[in-house]
Amino acid sequence: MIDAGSPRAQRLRDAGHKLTHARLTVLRVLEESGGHITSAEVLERVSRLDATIGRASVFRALDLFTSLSLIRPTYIDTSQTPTYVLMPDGHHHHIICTQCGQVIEFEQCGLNELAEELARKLGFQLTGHLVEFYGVCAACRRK
Amino acid sequence: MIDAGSPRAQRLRDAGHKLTHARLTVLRVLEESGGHITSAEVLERVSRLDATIGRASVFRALDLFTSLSLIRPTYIDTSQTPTYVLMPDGHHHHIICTQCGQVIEFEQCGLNELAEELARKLGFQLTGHLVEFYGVCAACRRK
DNA sequence: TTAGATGCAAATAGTTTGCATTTGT
DNA sequence: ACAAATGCAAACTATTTGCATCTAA
Repeated sequence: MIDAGSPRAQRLRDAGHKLTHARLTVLRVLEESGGHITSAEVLERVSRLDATIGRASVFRALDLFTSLSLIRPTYIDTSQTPTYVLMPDGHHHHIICTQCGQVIEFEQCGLNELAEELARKLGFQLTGHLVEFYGVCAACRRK
Repeated sequence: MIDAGSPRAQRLRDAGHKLTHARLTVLRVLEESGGHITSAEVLERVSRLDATIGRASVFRALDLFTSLSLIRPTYIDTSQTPTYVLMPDGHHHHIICTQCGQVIEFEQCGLNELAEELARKLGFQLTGHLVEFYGVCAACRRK
């Protein structure tokens, strides 16, 4: 059995879902990915870890994790396969080179005041946010 | 001919592309959508305006517009058809209810300083940004 | 006039579904 | 024990491609 004690695995269990081999393998791949991974890559890495796990179960796990807000699909690149982003503590920030696709993460985002103001004004209970900057990185600018 | 004088149509022309009937129709649908629209809806509305326009041309137009940064694909909902967002001045902000899918837009984002700092530190030339807040809206909280 | 764009239909790629079987609790 | 989850393969859906034709400049 794989990493059945991780906080995310706990959240799965707490929500009343079984900690199956397929789900734990998908979870492990997501966590080892560093936080950004496409569905195609998840499929490939899962199948490399255990070729007997079916594609359908991978997609079902991704859907389940999304519904539990463990991950979130986003469109980072132009490709048509969604990129999943781990949501470790409710938010995520990156800066993306639209030319080479490089993704750099950063921590501070200074959005807390704005978040509070919006929540108050609109009556939302905010659970997280995603901030993406787009541009051309230093290396690509030189070309 | 449709709206061939709009600023976006001008940008198409300036980039050396022809202002064809198919492209102008897709552009019109995007502009009349209010800023958020899925590819499926674009297909449907374009075909309602002119059933002789082929699906492939619609996708080709969406790709072209994306490459010109007139629009940007994003993953607002769980659906597998991408949502395109008009990029009027390089950035776009929304707050999304993860329960009912409602999307509210807002203007101010207070990210200019952060953007400048990141650009300087990382050597990026920034072209835009996307800010998404997630949460549960007032109506869904009452349920 | 002619490079670029189109519409069509077939091909492809990604994801989902139905169902008999297996597994976590 | 048994509801939940799985793997498989077939079905679906969205998008892309090849190509002969058309059209905006």
